[in-house]
Parts: sequence; structure tokens; C-alpha cells
Amino acid sequence: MDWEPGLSIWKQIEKQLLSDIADGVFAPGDKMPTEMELVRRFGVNRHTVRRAMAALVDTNVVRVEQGRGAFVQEQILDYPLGAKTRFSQIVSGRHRLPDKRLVSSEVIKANATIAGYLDLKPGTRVIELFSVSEADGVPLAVATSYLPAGRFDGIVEIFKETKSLTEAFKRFGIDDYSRKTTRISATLPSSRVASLLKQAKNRPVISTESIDVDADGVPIEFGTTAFSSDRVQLIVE
Amino acid sequence: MDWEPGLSIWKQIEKQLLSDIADGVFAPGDKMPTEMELVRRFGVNRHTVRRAMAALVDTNVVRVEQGRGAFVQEQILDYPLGAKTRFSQIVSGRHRLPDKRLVSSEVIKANATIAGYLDLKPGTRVIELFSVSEADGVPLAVATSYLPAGRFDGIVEIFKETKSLTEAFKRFGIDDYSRKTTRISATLPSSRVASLLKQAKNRPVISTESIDVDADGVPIEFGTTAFSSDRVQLIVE
DNA sequence: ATGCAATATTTGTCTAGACGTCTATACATA
DNA sequence: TATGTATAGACGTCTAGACAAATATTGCAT
Repeated sequence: MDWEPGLSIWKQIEKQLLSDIADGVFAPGDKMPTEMELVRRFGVNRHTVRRAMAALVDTNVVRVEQGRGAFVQEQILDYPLGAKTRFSQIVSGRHRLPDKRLVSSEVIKANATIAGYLDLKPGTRVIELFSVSEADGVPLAVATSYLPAGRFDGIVEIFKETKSLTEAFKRFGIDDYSRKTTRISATLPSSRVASLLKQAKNRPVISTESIDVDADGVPIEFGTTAFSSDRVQLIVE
Repeated sequence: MDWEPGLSIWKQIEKQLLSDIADGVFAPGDKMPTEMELVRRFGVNRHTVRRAMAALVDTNVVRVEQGRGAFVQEQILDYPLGAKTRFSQIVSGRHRLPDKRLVSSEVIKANATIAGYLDLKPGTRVIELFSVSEADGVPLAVATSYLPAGRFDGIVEIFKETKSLTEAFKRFGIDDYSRKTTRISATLPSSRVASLLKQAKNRPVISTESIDVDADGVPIEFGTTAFSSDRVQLIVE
């Protein structure tokens, strides 16, 4: 490897690795060579390699995990739609850090649509949760969830604390629940959703409507979710 | 200085400097201590100090300039309104990197308002420029400018190349021009403007309408500008 | 085959030093 | 006065080495 003067070596290494990734030498999800391997390849000090990798981490091109190595960051998360798929499991299964932020919540009276999905009488009080799901700080989806207020009184505080609906349901004695139906379509986001997703208003989102039921088949949640189509791909098998 | 175990020293230094800044020990625009001074203060190696500073640069809290030092990033730019004040001069005078990005441009027929300000007959062709002004990559203002198309044919290309209206005017023989009037008010931004300014839609902007004239007093530009009120303060003296 | 403990691998942090690059300042010169 | 030069100060890059922390692998005992 020979270095062109005028540009720091770590920037040239960054450039080289970036073009390797662009060329598919390292595909998304792949493990990158270890620091020591890169040291041998480029013939520089380990710190110089680390400086280049830090730049790639900054731009979210790679992800580094202590003890495991560096991986090319998948820009698109495969989100399998199954009866038992849980957001946090999917994200942490990909070695990324899940987070679910509650934006707002309130108790409202169910309209005919919501009541229908939840098997309630229209006018019954339901809890509305508005939240953003993130992986490594990057927003992937914004969701509006409706839960029967009678059955889940006080669930908002538990959700805030655990940041997980699955966990919150457990506190209400529901150890097991499953997805009954998911409807999928594509729309343009409202400006509020676009800004929460940190994406342009003219980029489409995948919108889903879903119903979750408990072990007895009783609806416990109706939700609409807007997935960033640039960062998430839904998988049905 | 004593270090609590479990948290890396550079992170503790970052935290300390951050709270110094929050406490006003170092005010926005102030020069931070030099790396060597911080080395003596914290009793660590220079690289450790640099690691902490790099984190502060990443979060846009400080700005480092080779050969000069590190400075607390000013969140508010003072923008003096004068006959000869030029955006790029003001920004680079604060040791920040100015940039003016052309978003779109087209030739339209002047309506009564624009024609009136430019001393043209309604229906005359004018060039419309829509641009974003940035300092260190942070957007400060979005501007719509109208110029007589007849007098400034081809100015768009020059503006794209030089990123400066002042420079573009020079190519048309106008070495000197000045601000005739500036009207100032406050509004809420359109969603397009808010997104270009990378600020929330509910944060107000300072909107100005301005007329620039050449040395002979002939109008050469009518513009409306929306300044981010969180980052810019207009100064009239 | 399974589970656990020891070992190896890999990334993270800190120190030390050398030299390069950019800026500001003082000074000499024209 | 203006300009160029020398120098000092400050940040940028690169190398070298040691140890810590997290993870993966190996091998042993059951």
C-alpha cells in the first residue's frame, strides 16, 4: 500500500474500506477483518486503523462490538412478521440496541373502527400510545397503539419504565400473546411522522394495521405502525 | 482529579467540560483551554484529552481549529444588518465555515409585488433563487431571491460555482452594491422551510424582506429570508 | 452430548513520544 | 507603510507498547 501525500493515511484507509464495502467485498452484515488483519494489510499502526474505523462508525457504515469485531451495518432491517415476533428481540438479535420511546399517551373513547378491532362497544375507554422504535438511536418505526383501558389501567407507567409492551403485558398476567392479523400498505407520512422518523416527507412509509390477541384469543392491542421504508423491510414467510 | 472506576477517564473529562460549559465557565464563543493546559489540569495524557474533545466536537458543543484552539460553539450568530453586510463575511469572521447551497432556481414572470420592489413592469421575467445558508454545516437561513432576468442572464451558473451572490454580481460588473431596505417580522415556517432549516415546525423564524441596489440606486435583488431564530439574532445599530 | 472453566481472540483505554501543519506574532527589510 | 520571514504556540497524525474488558473458543469433567 502506498499513500498519496496531502491526505492523512487514516482517511485513505477509510476511503479504501468504504469502496470495498461499496464493491461488495464486505457485504452488509458481514464481519470486517480484525484490527490486526487490517494492520497487516495496510502496514500501519493499529491506532491508525482504529482512527479509520472510528470514522466509519461515525457515519453509521460499520458497527463495532468489543470482543466480537466490526460488522458492516445493514441499512435495511429485515423484520419478520410472525405470530410471536417482538421488536426488541429482532433488533437485539441483530446485535443492535433497541429502544422504544413513548412520545405521548392519553385515554380516549374508542370510535367504531377501534372498538371493532378490539371487540369492544364503541365509546369504551381505550389507551392510546404513541411511540417511536429505534435501533442504535436510528428511528425505524412510529406506532400508535390502542389498548382497552379497563383491562390495562396503569400500563402507561410500566411501559415508560420497561420500554416494552411485551414486558408490560407480563405485569398484567399475559405471559403469552400473538399477532392475529397484519394489514400492510404504503403511504406518505404525515409531517409529524416524517420528522419522528427523521426522514424526508416525500419518502414513503410502510404502514401496517395489526391486532394482537392473548392466549384465549381476546384482542389486547390494535396498532397502526409506520415503518421507514428506507430502513425496514417486512418479511412474510 | 480522581477518577471513578467503571467509566473511562475521557468520558469523565468530557462530562466535566460539558458541565463547565453549562455553568458558563466557558461561554459560547470563548476559547477553551489548550490541550496542554487540560493535560495539566486533569493530569492525563494529551491523547486522553483529545479523545474527550473529539466527543464534544462530535456533538457540536465545541469547534476545534488547527493552530488556533478549541472554542465553545455559539448557538446564536449575531447577524448585523447594515448596508454592506455580507453573509459569508459575517460567518467567516466568526471563524465558522460559510456555505450557500442553491436548492432550486427558475425563471418566472414577476407579479405586481416583485415587480414593484424591483422597479420593473409586472410580467417581466425574473430569476428566482431558493437557497440555504449554512455555517459549519448548520443551516442558518433559507432565502428566496428575485433578480431581473434580463440583466443577469446566466447568473445561476455563476452562483452555483461561487456560492456567493456578491461574487456573481461582480462578474456582471457590479463591484459594489448595498442594502436599501430590510423589513423584519416573525412567522412560523412552512414545513419545507422548517425541514431545510432542520428545525421544529413550531419554532418561529425571523423573516425579512430586503431590497439591494447597485451603486446607481437601481434595484438588483429583492429577497425574502427566513432565519432560524434559535441560531441567528439580527442586529440593528 | 452438556455444562463449565480456562484460554485465546478482539476491541477499548491510557500512556509516551516524534514530527507535521496551521496560525499568530514579532521583527527585519524594502 | 507594507511585505516577507523567522519563530513560537497549538492542533493533527502516526507510531509503539501495555493492560483492561468483552467475547469466542477450547478442552475437560460429568
